[in-house]
Amino acid sequence: MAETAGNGRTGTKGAQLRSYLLGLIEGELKPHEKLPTERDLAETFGVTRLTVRRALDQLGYEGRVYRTQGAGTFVSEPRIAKSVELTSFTQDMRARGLVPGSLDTVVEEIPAGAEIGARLALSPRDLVAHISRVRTADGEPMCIENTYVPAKLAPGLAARGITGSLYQMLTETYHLKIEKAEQSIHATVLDPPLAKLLGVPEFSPAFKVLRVAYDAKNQRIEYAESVYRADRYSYDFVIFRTSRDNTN
Amino acid sequence: MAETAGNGRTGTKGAQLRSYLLGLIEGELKPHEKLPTERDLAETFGVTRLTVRRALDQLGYEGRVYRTQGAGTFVSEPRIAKSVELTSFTQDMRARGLVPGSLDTVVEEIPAGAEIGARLALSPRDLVAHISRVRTADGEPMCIENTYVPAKLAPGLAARGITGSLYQMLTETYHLKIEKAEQSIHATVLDPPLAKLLGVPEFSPAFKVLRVAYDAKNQRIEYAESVYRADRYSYDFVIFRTSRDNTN
DNA sequence: GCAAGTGAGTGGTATACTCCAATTGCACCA
DNA sequence: TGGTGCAATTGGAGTATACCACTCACTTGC
Repeated sequence: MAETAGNGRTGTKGAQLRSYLLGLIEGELKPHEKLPTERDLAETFGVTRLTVRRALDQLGYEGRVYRTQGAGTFVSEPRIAKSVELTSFTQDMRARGLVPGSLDTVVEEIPAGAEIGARLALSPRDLVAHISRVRTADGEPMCIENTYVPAKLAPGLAARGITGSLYQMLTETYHLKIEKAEQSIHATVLDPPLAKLLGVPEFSPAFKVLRVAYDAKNQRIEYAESVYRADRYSYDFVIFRTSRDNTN
Repeated sequence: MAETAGNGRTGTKGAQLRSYLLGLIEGELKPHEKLPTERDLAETFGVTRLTVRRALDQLGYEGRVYRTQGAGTFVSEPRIAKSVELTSFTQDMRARGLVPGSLDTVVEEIPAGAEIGARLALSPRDLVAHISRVRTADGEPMCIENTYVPAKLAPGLAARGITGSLYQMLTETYHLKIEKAEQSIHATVLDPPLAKLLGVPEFSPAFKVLRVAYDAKNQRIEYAESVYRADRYSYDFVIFRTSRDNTN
């Protein structure tokens, strides 16, 4: 049952290869160093070049490597947190080497109401579990999070309460695996009560993030509204030109 | 074989297929309607299923379709601007149905200096073309943009001046095609002079966006610092869980 | 010495085929 | 009538192979 440890030989060959390549990137190789060629990787791992390509393409999307036809595949400069990946606050902080925590956690079961209902595609009268908490990193407030999960997907969640990672609980207790999310990021300023919760001056800049998360079956699992301190947070990512758009 | 009529027969088969599928998505099909099966598409276009899959996967990444094993591929709800794509301000506004413009355009050639030099991997003494302008949408200020391009990549740019799209000029005059960019988004508030330029109250919230753009050969083409009005701008995108990370 | 040319090696695109895993609808049975 | 189980269908993962386009280091010729 336990999810077969971290970077080992989990799942598909592609995933194994990915783990190996991530090891190379984060361990042995330095930025701008060349990875083995696709053909070499294919041979040493006993897989097709296509399988290797899929893994490398994925890493390219995430900005961890860059590829140049005729030359090779190279490690990117580490610089930026990859916000193109879907992570929970817990994961996110751990990736940054910080210890995640929560303050003032409140869990309650309430009717969805018009707005939350619309976000989660529920009737306004349907019940949702509402988790409200101040998230901390190394003990310092980082963001205010209001999360809503349809009660029928996670029965008893409100009674059970939340200790650590909501995502972990959703996965392990309710077998709800979030695979995709739509996220909308706004800039705002903190009104006095929020500023106080986050321990920053009034009217400090902040991010407001709205997120609707789905599982593999495109079922809505979670709606979250978060407010992040701008002084400790930024969104960094790599974007690509898709194909031949001529329109400049 | 008979070039199945009209649908942009540009470039690779994958690109042609993509054009056709985009036509379907934006034209005939409504959200949540089913696309043809991979096998059907492969047959009717005379390509391999793998080629079809690549095109569909790409559209999946962009959030335009969603796929469910055993069921099919479906059109996503249109909702959100896909900021996962790399676009110029000009393209971006046109995509939103607005007319892009510029105010107070200043183009000058100056030494890069320490910060800009570092961003563009130049010596601080190397010259860069600096373009400063207020970008407008339907005549109203949307953002303040400061762009820097290495002078040696675009000789004479400062003298020539900018009329419309910088990206268009870079492509057509200097054959510099931007393929990738690293972007960092911060939340901030507008100090009085900036607020005045954008025509909003002082200390209004805003996005500050830093961007380093590269061409296909990973050569740095552009560094841009932009400040966007938060009341008229948000970042909306779709993110995916990459693979089976266990760490929740 | 230095520029032009060339060829091996690299990633990019595509074919043709195979098996697996999840979904869904329909036939069948209780 | 109301499940229930099976089979067809669909997307997911992979193998084996071929050829193209671009890069880059090395050779060659001046």
